[in-house]
Amino acid sequence: MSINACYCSTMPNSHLHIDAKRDVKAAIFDAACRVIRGRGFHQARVTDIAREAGISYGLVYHYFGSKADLFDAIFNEWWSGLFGLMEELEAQTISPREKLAAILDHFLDEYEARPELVHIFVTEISRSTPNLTPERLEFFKEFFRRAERIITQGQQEGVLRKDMKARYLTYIFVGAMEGFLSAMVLANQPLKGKSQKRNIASALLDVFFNGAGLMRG
Amino acid sequence: MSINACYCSTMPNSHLHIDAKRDVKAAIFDAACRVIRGRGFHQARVTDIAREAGISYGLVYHYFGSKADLFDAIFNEWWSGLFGLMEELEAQTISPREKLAAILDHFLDEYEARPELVHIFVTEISRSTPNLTPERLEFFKEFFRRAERIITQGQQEGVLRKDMKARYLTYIFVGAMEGFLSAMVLANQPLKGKSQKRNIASALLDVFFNGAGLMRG
Amino acid sequence: MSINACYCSTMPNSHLHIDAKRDVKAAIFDAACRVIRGRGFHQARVTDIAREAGISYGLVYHYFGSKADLFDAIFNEWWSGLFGLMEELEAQTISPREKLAAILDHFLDEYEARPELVHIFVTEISRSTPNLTPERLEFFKEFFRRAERIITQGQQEGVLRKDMKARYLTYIFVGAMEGFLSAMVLANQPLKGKSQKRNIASALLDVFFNGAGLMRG
Amino acid sequence: MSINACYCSTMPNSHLHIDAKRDVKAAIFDAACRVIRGRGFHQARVTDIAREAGISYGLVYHYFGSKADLFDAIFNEWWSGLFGLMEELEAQTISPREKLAAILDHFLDEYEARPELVHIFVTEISRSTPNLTPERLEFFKEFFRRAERIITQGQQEGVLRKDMKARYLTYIFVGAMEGFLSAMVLANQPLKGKSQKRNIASALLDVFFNGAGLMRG
DNA sequence: GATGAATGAGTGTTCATTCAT
DNA sequence: AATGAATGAACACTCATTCAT
Repeated sequence: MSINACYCSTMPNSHLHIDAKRDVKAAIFDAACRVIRGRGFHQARVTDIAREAGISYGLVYHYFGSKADLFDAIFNEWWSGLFGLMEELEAQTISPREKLAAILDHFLDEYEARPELVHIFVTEISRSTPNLTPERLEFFKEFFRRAERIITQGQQEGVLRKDMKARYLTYIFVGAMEGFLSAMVLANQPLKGKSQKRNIASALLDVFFNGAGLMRG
Repeated sequence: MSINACYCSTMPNSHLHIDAKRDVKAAIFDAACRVIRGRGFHQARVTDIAREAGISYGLVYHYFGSKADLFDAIFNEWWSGLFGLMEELEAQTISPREKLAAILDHFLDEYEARPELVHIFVTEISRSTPNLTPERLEFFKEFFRRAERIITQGQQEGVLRKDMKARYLTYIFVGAMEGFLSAMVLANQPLKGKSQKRNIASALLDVFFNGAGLMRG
Repeated sequence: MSINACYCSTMPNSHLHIDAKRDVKAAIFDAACRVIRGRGFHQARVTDIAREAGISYGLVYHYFGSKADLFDAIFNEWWSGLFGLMEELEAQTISPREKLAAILDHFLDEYEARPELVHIFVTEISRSTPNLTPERLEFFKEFFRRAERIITQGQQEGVLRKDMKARYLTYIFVGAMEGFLSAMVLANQPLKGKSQKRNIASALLDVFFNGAGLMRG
Repeated sequence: MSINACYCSTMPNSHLHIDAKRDVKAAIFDAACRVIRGRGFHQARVTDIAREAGISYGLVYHYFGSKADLFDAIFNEWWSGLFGLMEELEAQTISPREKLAAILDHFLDEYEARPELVHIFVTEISRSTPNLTPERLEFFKEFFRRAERIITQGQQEGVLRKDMKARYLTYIFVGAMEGFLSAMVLANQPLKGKSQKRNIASALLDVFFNGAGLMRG
């Protein structure tokens, strides 16, 4: 599975309408993120994206073969970032807790830097039935497989409970992380500042490892 | 906010005489659930729903004013079930843990009994941008408010940590529950049997209260 | 090869706009013939066809799945008529000259009765590169094969010269017939009355069998 | 009617110094012939032609004002060749049969030397409704007028039957010639070698003058 | 001369909704 | 109640043409 494709950089870019030629593609990409965030992929019209990007209708098709290709670009942008990190983590010799923390940080950093991308991940990539073709679903399964490997490592190293299936622990950790983010996305709560990110990350990790209860059951 | 509207129950009809009208409506409702589960709301065509229900095209409009009304019916079916339970829980004098367990059981029971409905909740109700009008979003906020009330109660009763915002704990618990379910839904894993449900429910509760770690931090 | 499909009757129909329900398809078919005759298949817009038929845009798609299907219907209408005749002829024990005469009459009768259909045959079916998919080309080859069988029969019965390939004689006869018609079509000359048809048919047959020259070479 | 316009000859350039401009134009012309042969004029995209010619997109518009101009160039290339011959023939004092033979040879020679051009004549020039504007149709009528003059001459000189309209005989001869070629074009049969050309030409002339029948009617 | 990015009008197709029967 | 023919607005995509460089 080719997971590293990165169609298009979305570097911060405050002058969208006076981009040099080479950045038009990025401008379209960013505009697409904003429009799709607001209306969902299927309701996003190519007209809207072109207008948002400040370019003509046909130019979208000059840079992206189709509306679906635009979605694929966003899709790949998300996954390539996440899998890039996870590959790095696998090569490192850090504790499972640090690995989970790194993944958590990645989600939160992305949400701060590119809220549209995370919004789209949460609403269009992660859950939308018509968007989730079997091929795309594979990315998810791969994500869960890799996360489960970390959890299993934790069980083997004696830092995570062995009386629960690694699969369940994975669902719980990933679900909590993604569900937490999703709640913020839906409530339209932006994420700003290091301290807020640190709070959320440590809350999630703390509860996952130590529990939210005061008395051990 | 009128939260108890129930367009169309699929429970066995309690009026003992045959109520054909209600049966046809229920058949359409069920067919809609199946079709929307498979294709997503916006990709589901009225034609498909009618064919799936075994009735004619126009009859859908006889029982449901529009495609959007059909979605509202599903939407309300889900929320009325959940809010019905939560209202009951608020009236009872049981521990927060038991309340969270009851909510968890509700999600799992529904997933076992009506997987389409939960699938639609996870993909179309809970996340789909174009479906989430401000009005519908209110149901979500209400759900979180009520869940947070239980969490807060737990903090006040000394069973949940007070060093974390109730809001965060709520996001973590609800996120984990919904994220767990979502992972099952996407992996197309059915839920069958009491023991599996008990395992999942106790895993989620256990980790939430006691943590997944073996050593206290 | 299924050659007998006949999508749609084009019985003469002078009240196009007040047809009974079952004739709407025929009205669209006829309108399509007129529009395609005038502008060619690729330049014919579905809008034009709908307006010409006096019905709404979408109804075209209710009766024909696509613009291409409309063309297929016309295509099949032409070939089913021609192959229907040729199958009859093959079953009969008449002379090759009579068979060729019957084919000739068929072309001329069709041109008189349904000039649009013949116009489309001449311009869109018989010659248009983009319309002539390999599959459609098969119909042509089949037509030539059957015509050649008649020519070969003539050679065997001693009424046609054997010093020329049957293939060449076939090309000459069919080419002359189709080319003659094509010249009339392009010159926009209608064909009216039995005597004109008889003149043309006998001229073609006479020249083919006896030559146009006064002195034998 | 200006019938001799020749946008772009592909004959080897007679100006001995290198005329790059003319070469590029000829390359575009030839590429257009190949592409239009394969896809038809309306389906041929300027992109395809540029790529086939190995030059950039915009350069096509540097040499030809528009796609329609390109077609006009091909159109004129065909007709100027044919009318050039026919003008020569009119000036000569040869028999009608020799004149018809010369025209026939011209068609066959062209088909051998430039099959694309003849293919386009047969499919796009000679029959395509949307291409045949009234102005372009005039070329056809002129061609038939000139052919008919030869036929009439033949009738007056006593070598062709007078019991048939010259118009009909013209349609038959031209139709047979064009229809024969068309059958070869559609069957994708190339024409190679003098003997094959001689066979076809003599077959057509022989049948036209003497008939294909063995017994005089 | 040469390039190819940029434009936008045009068109096939879909599908929710209406309504006569 | 039940049917499905009829409507037409909406939208993705194509591609000839222009023009700044």
